[in-house]
Amino acid sequence: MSTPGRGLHGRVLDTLGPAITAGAYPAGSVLRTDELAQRFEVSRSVMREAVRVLESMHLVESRRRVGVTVLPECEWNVYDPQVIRWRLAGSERPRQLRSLTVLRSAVEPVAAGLAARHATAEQCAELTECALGMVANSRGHRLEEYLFHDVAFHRVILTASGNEMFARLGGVVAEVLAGRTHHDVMFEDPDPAAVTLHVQVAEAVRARDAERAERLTREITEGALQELDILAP
Amino acid sequence: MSTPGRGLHGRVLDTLGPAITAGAYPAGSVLRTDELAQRFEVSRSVMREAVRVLESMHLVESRRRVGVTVLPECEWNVYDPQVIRWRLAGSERPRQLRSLTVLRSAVEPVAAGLAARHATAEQCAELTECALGMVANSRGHRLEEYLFHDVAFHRVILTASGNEMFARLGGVVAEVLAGRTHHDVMFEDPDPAAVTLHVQVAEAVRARDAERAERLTREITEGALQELDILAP
DNA sequence: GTGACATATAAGTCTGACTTTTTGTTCCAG
DNA sequence: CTGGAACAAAAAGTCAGACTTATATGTCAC
Repeated sequence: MSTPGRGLHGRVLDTLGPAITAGAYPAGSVLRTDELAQRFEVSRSVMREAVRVLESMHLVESRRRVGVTVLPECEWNVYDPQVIRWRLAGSERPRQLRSLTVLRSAVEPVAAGLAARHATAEQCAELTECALGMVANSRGHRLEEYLFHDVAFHRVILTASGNEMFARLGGVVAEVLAGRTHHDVMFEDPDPAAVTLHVQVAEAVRARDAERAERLTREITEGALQELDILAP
Repeated sequence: MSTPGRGLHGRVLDTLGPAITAGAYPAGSVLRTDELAQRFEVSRSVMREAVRVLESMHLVESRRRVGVTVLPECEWNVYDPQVIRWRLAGSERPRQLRSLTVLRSAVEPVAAGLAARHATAEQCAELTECALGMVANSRGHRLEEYLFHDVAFHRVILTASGNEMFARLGGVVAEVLAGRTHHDVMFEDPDPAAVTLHVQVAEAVRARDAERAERLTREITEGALQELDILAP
């Protein structure tokens, strides 16, 4: 999915990033570049590059005579896809998944409404195709195939909205949906009602019915929220 | 507001970041680290750190034997506050402002609804205080004072929602509101209807009326959208 | 034309020396 | 005892140079 460790500094980040986001170093902890370089058996230059990246994510702050200070969680760039991935991999996963699902519940309905206005004919076709793919794989434990079409569906909606901020959340939604299928319990086939809703959203977009598309998508995301409440009340 | 250039690599980023986000180097352009280092009169190590940061923002990609390739806009981490600031400073400002306002229109109503449920007594008090501050400065060209309370108001709403993803959009909203006041036309006093809406939202949150808080906030953000339509149809 | 091989290129890495800023301590004056 | 100025140490920051590695591209035989 992602691009793991292209280069030594990336290898370091793959270890240090998850550690920090997992809370291994409480806010205010001070690390030293030289020490880290020794620990990871890399040169100082490589370690410095890694620290710079962490700094750009606002996970740490580097100050002279002090060292590399871990910043409090409220400072982190929680929209950075890399940070999202690290956090989803850690113990805070459930909380993170909830935050993201709430975000989805805010964004996706509006995006669907816009998609109904701005979607191209091609995007409408893609949408219908995805919805049909979901229907086709909604029974018989074809979870992976279902997930594939589900992710594609939501990506198209977000992209077709014409808003780049929405479009860039496609990856986030993909992570959330994948998380639900893979990690959390979803042994049974997907909820038939949800499948129907997706089909109806595709229809609404095709029919340029923005209000209906928005309302139906809201039902989908509220279903996702309820699902979380059931799993972790 | 931000932290301009703490260190040489930061100084480089202050020039290179805006240049790239402004489209000075079309997607696919190839830069060479050594050449850049010469141009900015810094050592290669410093330039490498800068490139690593740009890479973490997905503005560029560094590959052996090729160089530093500028990535297409659709790859950029548009939620990175730094990237947002760079883009708001460039010629794409209007489009960027519109994207962010649409995002606001999706997020803030939902956040307000959640705030009505989860806001602490202290947050309710802050909210009322902000709303009163807006009222007090809504006449007589006290734009700066009005802006201050407006920003604070929306920050409290987003924070009080209890969702970290929403809370982290406080800075974005601040940029948008500041942009409207400073850059775009806003010579006249703020719309009295908008001021009233803010007061009512504060009341709704205090009264724990989630639905009302959401609806009223939606009116606010839709007003902001209409304002953009009037300015740039 | 196709595939294997050679080559040049630019990023990647490491090392060591030096600079700069900041913090905490010391020490003297009041 | 207090307060401030001078000082020393610590850690990041910067730089220069040598070396390594991957890889795009061109070349040649087949």
